[in-house]
Amino acid sequence: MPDDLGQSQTVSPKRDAIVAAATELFLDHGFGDVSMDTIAAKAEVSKRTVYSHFENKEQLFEGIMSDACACQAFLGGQFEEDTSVPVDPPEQVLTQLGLAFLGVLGSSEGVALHRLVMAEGSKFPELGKTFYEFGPERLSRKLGEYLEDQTVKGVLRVENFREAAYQYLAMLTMPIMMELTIGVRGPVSEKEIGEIVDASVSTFLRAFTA
Amino acid sequence: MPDDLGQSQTVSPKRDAIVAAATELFLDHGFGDVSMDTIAAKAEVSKRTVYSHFENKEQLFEGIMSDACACQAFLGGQFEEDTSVPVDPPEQVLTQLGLAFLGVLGSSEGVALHRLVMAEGSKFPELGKTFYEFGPERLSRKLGEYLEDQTVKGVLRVENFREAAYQYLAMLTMPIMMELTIGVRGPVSEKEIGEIVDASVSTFLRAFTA
DNA sequence: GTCTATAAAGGGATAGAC
DNA sequence: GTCTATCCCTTTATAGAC
Repeated sequence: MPDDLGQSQTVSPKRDAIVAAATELFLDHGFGDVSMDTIAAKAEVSKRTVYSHFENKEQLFEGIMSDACACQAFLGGQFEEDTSVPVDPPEQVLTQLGLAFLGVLGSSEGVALHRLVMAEGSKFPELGKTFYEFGPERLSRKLGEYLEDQTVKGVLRVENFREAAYQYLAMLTMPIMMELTIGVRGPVSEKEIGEIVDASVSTFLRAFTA
Repeated sequence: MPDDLGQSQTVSPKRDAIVAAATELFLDHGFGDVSMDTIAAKAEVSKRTVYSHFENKEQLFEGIMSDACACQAFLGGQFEEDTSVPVDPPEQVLTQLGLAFLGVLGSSEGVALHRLVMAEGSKFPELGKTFYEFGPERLSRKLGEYLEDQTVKGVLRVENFREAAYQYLAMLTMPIMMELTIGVRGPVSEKEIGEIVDASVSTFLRAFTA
């Protein structure tokens, strides 16, 4: 929970600078390869100031990255925040969701965050849980609800909603994630994203259309 | 390529001990959190001996892990080494492949290796390429060939073979990988693996059976 | 709160003897 | 090839002045 609600308290610009610097550095180089000196230098602040705002390096890392996970808007378009289930036909909903999802996941920040969570997952279990909860967990639940609704309406014929949601997300994610996290290639073009989404929607609908 | 072919050269047991110790330590704790002292101690060897066998820490890590990637038998059962395409019906081949694949991927070593490659991918690009080539790349190519053969025979109706192969592998992998690499849960039971494979085969065949 | 300066510890790599 | 001992640098974290 960030405290920069801009209400009563005077927000510390130094603290913001530290957070910004640390976030970027951690995402780029990982926990172990970023020193407190580097963070202080990039934030243009003395190291002592960093320690006056954060207990130690671990706490700084975990606090910042948990926020980053929670702020990740993994739900695109119609799945945003409201709890209402979309009513548009599957092809449209799945396509929109896919484009938004891959837009976030395939971005350089998305990949970096993902990689970081996996890399430091064993050292920071809480971070992994936060990421999982705000990301895949939430999205698959929402999508599952939509699939259930469409099945009840007779448009789709899905048996295990959550499972099918996972399968769709899996098809979307895999080709990019694999290559990206391993670093075999650079960022993904809009065109490629479109092709992946089309292919996934196509396969999913062929399997689950009533 | 390991040089312990047991032919003419006298293999160094010290070196083997170093390799074994380093492999286990790196898989468990990552590159940054393992010191040369720790490796030497676990191998019951002096640190100088480590440096007489390996140039430096980076070279030790990359050499060992590349071997680990190359030795990963990611191709299960019928896809082993021979280049011949299996002839059994899709349900059987896909199920066998899935069980073997998840058996390797879901094992503690498989997860650790995967996590390590992702974590250090930006620091050791060659490692990522090796992993990708011997893992997903090879497997999806083999599976693609099989799908093409079955399509020619009129059993399946696949258009983009490689893409469909990826989709199947994606459905297999995702539910486990996500939770495992993030550390949300422990190892996967045989029963769960069976369920995931069944669900993936079912969806795939519903989408692609002629 | 913020700075400069420094303490305390650990890790990568090497020297030199055997 | 192997060992003990050690150099040198980086890094986390803190002391004390302003």
